[in-house]
Amino acid sequence: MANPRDPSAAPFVVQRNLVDQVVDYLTEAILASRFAPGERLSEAGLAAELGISRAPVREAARLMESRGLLVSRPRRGFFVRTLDVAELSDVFDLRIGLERHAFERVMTRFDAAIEQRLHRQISRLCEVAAGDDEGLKIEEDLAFHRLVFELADNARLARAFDDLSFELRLCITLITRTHETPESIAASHWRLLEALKSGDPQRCRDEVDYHIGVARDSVIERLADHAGVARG
Amino acid sequence: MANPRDPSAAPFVVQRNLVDQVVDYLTEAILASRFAPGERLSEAGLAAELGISRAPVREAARLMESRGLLVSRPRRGFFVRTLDVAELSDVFDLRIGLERHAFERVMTRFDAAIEQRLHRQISRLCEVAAGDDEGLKIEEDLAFHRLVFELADNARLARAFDDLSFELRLCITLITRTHETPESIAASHWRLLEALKSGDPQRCRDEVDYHIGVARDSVIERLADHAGVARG
DNA sequence: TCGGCACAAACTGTCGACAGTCGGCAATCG
DNA sequence: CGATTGCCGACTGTCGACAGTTTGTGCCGA
Repeated sequence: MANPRDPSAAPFVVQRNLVDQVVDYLTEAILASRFAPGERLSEAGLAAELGISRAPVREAARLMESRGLLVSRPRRGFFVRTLDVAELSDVFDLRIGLERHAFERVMTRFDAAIEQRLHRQISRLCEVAAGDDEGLKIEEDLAFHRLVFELADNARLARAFDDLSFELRLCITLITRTHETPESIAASHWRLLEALKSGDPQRCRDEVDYHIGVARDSVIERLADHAGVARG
Repeated sequence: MANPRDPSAAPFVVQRNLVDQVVDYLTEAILASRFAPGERLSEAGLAAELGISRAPVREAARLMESRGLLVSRPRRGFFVRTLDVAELSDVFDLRIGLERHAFERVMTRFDAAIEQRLHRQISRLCEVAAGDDEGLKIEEDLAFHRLVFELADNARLARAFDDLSFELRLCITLITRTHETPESIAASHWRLLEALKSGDPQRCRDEVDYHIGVARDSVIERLADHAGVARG
């Protein structure tokens, strides 16, 4: 072993290219609602704001379009993605399909090590659930589900979830608060782990459907309120 | 001649931007194996070959990277995607997850109109299955599954399948022939339609699993042969 | 007062160019 | 003779600029 330059290892000194930096900047800005949904993003304006040329901005925007955070209209430029109730419903429906599959795969290879990792992540989620940082709750919640996909041992499946995650975050960003009480958050995830442990596919599937269904209904309900307020 | 300013015909005769044209060009070239898997693509070379500048080529390549047909290495450029057996297995496993979900949704809204559309598509598939055009068989086969996703009435789900389709085509491109006899192709798809018609979720799911499983095993087996020949 | 037309501003799509970096090759040293 | 180092070519990342298009505005006529 001991080759100091292991190509698989992360580089020590990362010279991040501008595109990645712009992607991070825009992603953070959109998810923090610093850009309004539907707002037009000017390439030149962003480039000037960041002190760079338009080329990296364009590439970053294209990348974010593929992630579903921006949409482009030919000759019109890029706009912050908006989600109506129908699209939002589609997103959560697809999530159900993906999570059912991931949980099923995890169940087939469930063991003590997997249980421990999931246990730890739920504990972490419980810790932040009692606090006030809504963004942190969301991230730890998604981190649990991301862990499930990682444990499902299918990189392509995990990537599909990652792609969807950006849109999920966008859904959640559209509303102010998402979650139930800390107790219900914890209980819901513990039940998922118990279902995995049981080895009963039907029970696991039902639990996933319920878990995602609750999240979907919560987001949809609050989005409806939001839209009502915005237009009322 | 083609005056680009013709608003009356706008929806159909849009002046396609260079990026889309390059995407089509590269996609066709890769899927037709005119570029070898793993081959490096030079931006400047492609730009010169097509008589355009590098900017549209870069954007097109980035788009194709998000579709999984190219991979980029920082400061090295773009390479034609290669798929090993593990990745290929992942792709088909994700496909099973997506198709299970799509078929389930179609079943819940199954009616005569849906049956007719699927029936027609299978008939079309049967027609070409007897011929020699392997590419056409693949396209009509995928068109059937694409139709199922369309009938599932979830745009995000369909997009997930479309994304996967590029990689599926890439899988299939890696091998010369994919399919069984015309009879088995037909029978396999008719059974899927029958399963949908039965309204039995478990039967439908089993049929999907079998259908995709056969395709997966076929591709994997032939890829293994291919690799063996290539390296033997 | 209102609708249509023309002009102007802003922006995107595309281009050519430059600088920094990476991989390969050859000369050099042990 | 093998390993290392420096150099060279090729290429990517980034930049500034131009042309065509779209949007918004103001003027003119009815």
